[in-house]
Amino acid sequence: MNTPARLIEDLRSRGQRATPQRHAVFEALWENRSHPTAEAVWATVVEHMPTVSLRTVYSVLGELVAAGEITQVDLGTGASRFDPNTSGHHHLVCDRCGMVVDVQVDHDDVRPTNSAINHLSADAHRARDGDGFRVTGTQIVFRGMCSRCDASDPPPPPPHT
Amino acid sequence: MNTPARLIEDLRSRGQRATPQRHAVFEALWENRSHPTAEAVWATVVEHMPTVSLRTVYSVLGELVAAGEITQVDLGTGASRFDPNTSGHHHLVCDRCGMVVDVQVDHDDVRPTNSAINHLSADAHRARDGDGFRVTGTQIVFRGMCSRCDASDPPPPPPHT
DNA sequence: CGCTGATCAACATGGGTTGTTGATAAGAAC
DNA sequence: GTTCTTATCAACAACCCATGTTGATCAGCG
Repeated sequence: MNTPARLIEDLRSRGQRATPQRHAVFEALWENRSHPTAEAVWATVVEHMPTVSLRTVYSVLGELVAAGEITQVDLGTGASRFDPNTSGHHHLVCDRCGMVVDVQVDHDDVRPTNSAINHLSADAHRARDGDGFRVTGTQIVFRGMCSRCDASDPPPPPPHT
Repeated sequence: MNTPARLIEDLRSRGQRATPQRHAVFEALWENRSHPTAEAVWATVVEHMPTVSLRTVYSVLGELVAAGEITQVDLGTGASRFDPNTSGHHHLVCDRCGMVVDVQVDHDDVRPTNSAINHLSADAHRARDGDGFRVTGTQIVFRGMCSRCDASDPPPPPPHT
């Protein structure tokens, strides 16, 4: 994502308003690599602006996603997570505490080959008609356990925000 | 997953009961490559056993997942999907209609190298302590549009079950 | 200053999933 | 067939995440 200052400029140029709430959400996300949930973002914002509502945070996050400034990722950890790092990268997820870490991958040119599509259902066959599926994005998720969870068997540590 | 007949045997050997409802769910999943949601499984089952409740289908699906007979995949299409194909493969998802197709991948040895883990947060650093993250599974999701959706601009076709 | 968009609190709604209840059905073992 | 016990049923309620709604208030911007 762009810097908070830049995002504020963009708002003005689009005729939207540079509110302190929006700015606070921008700041909470800027250089944030923890892949926070909406609630986690809200928790950060509220530290400095106690009156901001969770509803407003959801709105601003939605705007940022729509503008392509951040990415909304659903890694099956219950709630959506928001990632200000929009450059190509992948994720490593701890299945116990939900912690998410950015990773780069050896073969970043991973692609499904049309010839390799197998086990085709009737729908899949139809999907391949007319030059087949058009792939617009690739998401790689590595699942497992972080060393902290791996070390402490039960009970699991509190879920990572 | 194993054959319905085999799963019935397994139930008996575990002291559980081979009910027709369980059998019907097994049959609905057997060789089913459509990645059905719980409701879709229920719809199939109900065709032959109209009295089966959705609640029971959820229970049986949960048992199968726990037994490792099927995989529960969350591909961000709203509801969880259930996949009786537990052998290593990946998925291709249409972002418009939600259709899911199994795919094989060129480089199936895709791995995150410890040296390639970057942008580490404090938590991630801790995660790498003691030999780092233990990766137990890799999930690759290709996103895009199937040809059917690609051809018909708006409005989108009915969501794929 | 005035217009209007943004935010607020509080609430309702929605989908997906799980839990609970008490009653009933029906496997499994004998 | 009898008995014991598990599954299932229907009908709920509850949960979480997310979004929509309301009417009032605030405040950015020209």
